[in-house]
Amino acid sequence: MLSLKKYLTEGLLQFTILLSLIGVRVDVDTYLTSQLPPLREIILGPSSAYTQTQFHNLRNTLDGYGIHPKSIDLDNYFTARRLLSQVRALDRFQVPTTEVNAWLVHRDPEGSVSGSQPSSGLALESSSGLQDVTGPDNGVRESETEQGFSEDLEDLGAVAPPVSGDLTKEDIDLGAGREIFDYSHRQKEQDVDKELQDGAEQEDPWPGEGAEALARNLLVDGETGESFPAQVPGGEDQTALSLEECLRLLEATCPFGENAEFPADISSVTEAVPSESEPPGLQNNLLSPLLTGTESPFDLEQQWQDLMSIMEMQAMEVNTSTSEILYDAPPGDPLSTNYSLAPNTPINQNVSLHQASLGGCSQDFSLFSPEVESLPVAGSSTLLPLVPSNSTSLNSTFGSTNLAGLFFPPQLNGTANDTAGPELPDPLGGLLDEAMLDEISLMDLAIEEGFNPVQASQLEEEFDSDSGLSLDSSHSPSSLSSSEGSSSSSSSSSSSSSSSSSSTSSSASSSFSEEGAVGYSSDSETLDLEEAEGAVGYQPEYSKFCRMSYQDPAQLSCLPYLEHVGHNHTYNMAPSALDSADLPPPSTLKKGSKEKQADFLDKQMSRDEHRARAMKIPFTNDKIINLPVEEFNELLSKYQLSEAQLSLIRDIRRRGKNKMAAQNCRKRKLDTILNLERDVEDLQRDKARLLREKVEFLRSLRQMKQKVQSLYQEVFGRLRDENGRPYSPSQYALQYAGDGSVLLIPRTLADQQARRQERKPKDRRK
DNA sequence: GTAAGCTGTCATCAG
DNA sequence: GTCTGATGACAGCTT
Repeated sequence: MLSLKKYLTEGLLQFTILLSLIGVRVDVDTYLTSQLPPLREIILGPSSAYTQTQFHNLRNTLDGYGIHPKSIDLDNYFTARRLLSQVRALDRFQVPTTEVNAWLVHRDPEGSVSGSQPSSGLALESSSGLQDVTGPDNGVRESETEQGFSEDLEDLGAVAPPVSGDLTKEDIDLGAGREIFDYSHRQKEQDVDKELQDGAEQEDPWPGEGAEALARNLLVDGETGESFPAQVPGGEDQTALSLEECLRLLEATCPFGENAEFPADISSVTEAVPSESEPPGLQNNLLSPLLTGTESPFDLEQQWQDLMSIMEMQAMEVNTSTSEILYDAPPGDPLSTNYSLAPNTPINQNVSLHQASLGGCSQDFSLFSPEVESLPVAGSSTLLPLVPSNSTSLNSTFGSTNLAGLFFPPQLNGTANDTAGPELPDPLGGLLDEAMLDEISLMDLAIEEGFNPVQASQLEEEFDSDSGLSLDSSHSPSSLSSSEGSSSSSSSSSSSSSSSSSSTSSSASSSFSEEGAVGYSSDSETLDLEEAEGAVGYQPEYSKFCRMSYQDPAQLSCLPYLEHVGHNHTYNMAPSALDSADLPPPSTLKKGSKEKQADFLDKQMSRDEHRARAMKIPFTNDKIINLPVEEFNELLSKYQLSEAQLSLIRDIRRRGKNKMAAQNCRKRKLDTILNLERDVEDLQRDKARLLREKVEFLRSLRQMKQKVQSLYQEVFGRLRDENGRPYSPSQYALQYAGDGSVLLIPRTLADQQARRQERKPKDRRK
C-alpha cells in the first residue's frame, strides 16, 4: 500500500513532466505564477503573504541568503521586476503607425492613389502598385532594376487594363493576373472584406463620399499623399501598435542579419506571388515549382498543439499587456482568441482586403518597412483572420500565414485553386506555421527578459548546492554537516554537568552560536551546557523553504520580533513542569536580547527533555539520540539506571531518531518536488529553444525559396519563343532537373510531375 | 471558529 | 533479531 502511494505520488509528477514534453499543457508555472497558493506553496513554499513563521525554529530566517522564497525581499524583487517589465512594455508600444499605414494602400482601387502619390514604399495594391511598391528609395526598387523589369513596371498605368487573353511581360513579372488589377474584380473582394470591417470605416474622417472614395480616403493622406490606413481612434490604434509591437519584438528576436538582402527578395516575391483571385493560368505561372503549399491538417494541429503548450508556458512570463494586445481577439474562437488579432480590427480588415487582391504580396509587404523588414512573419501573423471570408477559421488561420501559403495561398485557403502551377513538394509542409513560430520567438523573448518564480528558485540554487533528484540526503551538505556535527559531538562530549541549573542566558547563547549545526532538540536543549557541545545529526536545513541555518546568532539577536515566535510542542507538559528555577526573573528579561532568548529557549524544552530531567537522566538527550549504538550502550553501562530510566532513554532515542528521520524525509520530499519542477522548467526551456531554432531554419529556408522564386520568374520572363514572344506561364513552366539544369516543359507535364512529387511525402507520412 | 501549515510522534516496513 | 532509516498517518500547535 505504501509503495502504491509512493508510486502514485511520484507518478503524478513524472506524468506531469511527460505531458509537458508531449505538448499537453501541464503548466506548473500556471500554478506557480497564478494565485493558487496550494500548489505554489507546495513547491515554492508559502508566499510571504501566506508564510507562517517557523516557530519551531527561531533561527529559521535570515540566515544570510539574499533571496529566499519566503523572504519579503523576494516579493519586492518580483514586484520590481514586474513593474520594470511593464514600463518597458509601455515603451514598446510607443510605435508610430507608419508601417501599418502602408498596409492599407492596397485598398485603393485602381491604384490611382498609389500611382500618383509619392510612394510610401508599400503601395502594393494598385494595379500598378506592384511597381509603385518599390519606390526609388526602396531597396526593392534596386532589386527590380537588377531584374530589368523596373522600367516596364513603372510604365504601367494607375488603372490596369482589362483582362486579356495574352499575358504581357509585366503580367508575368508581376506574378498576378490582370484580374487583380481590375477594379471590378477586386471590388468583389472588397465587398467581402467590408463585411469584416466594423465601425472603423464608419468613423472615417472623410465622410460623405462614396464607398469607393471612402476607401480612397482611408488609404491616402490628404496632405502628404502618402497612403495610409484610416486613422480610427481607439482600439484600432491600439491594434496597430500591437501589430508593430509584435513586429518589433520579432525583429529583436530574429537572429538573421538579412535586412540587407531581404527587400530585394521581397520584391521578387512581390512580383512572383500570385493572388487567390488570379485565374489559374496566371497563377500557376507564378507559383514556385518548389512550393506546394500542401500541408496536412493533422500536422498543423499537431504543431498547433506544440505551440499552444509552449506559448502558454511562455505567455505566463510575458507581460500581460503585451500578450493581451498580441492576441487580442474576441472570445469564443479558441484560435483567434489566443493567437490572432481580432478579425474586426481595422488592420485586419485592411490587410484582408489587401490579401484578397494580392495575397502573396501581403504576406511580406511589411518587409518593405525598414523597421520591420526582417520581420515578415509578424505581419503575416496579423493576417491570420484576413483570409477571404470563404475560408474556414482554421484554414484562414494557418493558410494565410503559412509560408507555403505565401506562394500558394489558394491551396491552403478555402479558395484553393486546383490548377496550381508547377509545384514541388513543400519542404515546409510539416513544419510549423511561421507566424506562430515567430510568436514563439516573441514569447521566448519575453520569457528571456522576464523573471519568473522558477528563476527565483534557480537563484537559490546558486546558493544552495543541494540539488538534484537524488534522494540520498547523505550527499547533501546538510547531511555532511550533520555527520560532522555528530562526530564532533561524540568526541567532545564530556558530560560536563547536569543541565538543570547551569543553564544561563549567556550559556544558552554561546551554545547557540557555537553549535551551528542543528540536531535533534537543538532548539530546546541549548540551555544545557553540555548540549552546547554540539547538537548533531540532522541539520534541519530545508534547503528551499525552511532554511534553518542558525549559525549567526547575531542575526537572531537582531530580530527581537522572533522572540515571540515559536511553536510550543511541549504539548503534554503542564506549565509547572517547566523548570521555573531556570527561568530568570521577569526583570532580567529586559536586560538584553540574549536573556530573552534564553528565557524563550527555556520554554522550548522538549517533552522528552523535561521527562529526562524529571527522571534525572544523567546525560543529555543529544547524546541519547546521536551517539552511535556502541557508544550509546557504553554510556548506558556506565550508569546504574532504573528500568524506567532505560525505557525513557530508549524512547527518547527512538523519538529523536525518528524526528530527524521525519525531517529528513520531508526535506527530501520537498527537494524532490523542487527538482522535478526544475526539470520540467529545463525541459520546457529546451523545447522553446528548439522551436526557436526551428523558426530560424524556417526563415532561412524561406529566404532561399524566395531567391529561387525570383530566379524562376526572371528566367521564365526572359524566355522567348522562336517568334520572340514570351512564353505563356499558363502553358509552360520551368522544371529543375536533377543535374541542375532548367527545362522548359509544358504546363500539363509539369503539373503531373508536381502531383507525383506531392504524393510521395504524403505516402511517407502515412 | 476554521483552515492551513509546521512539527513531533507513532506505526510500519525495509535494508 | 536488532538497529536504523524512511515514510504515511495522526495530533497538537500556531497563525
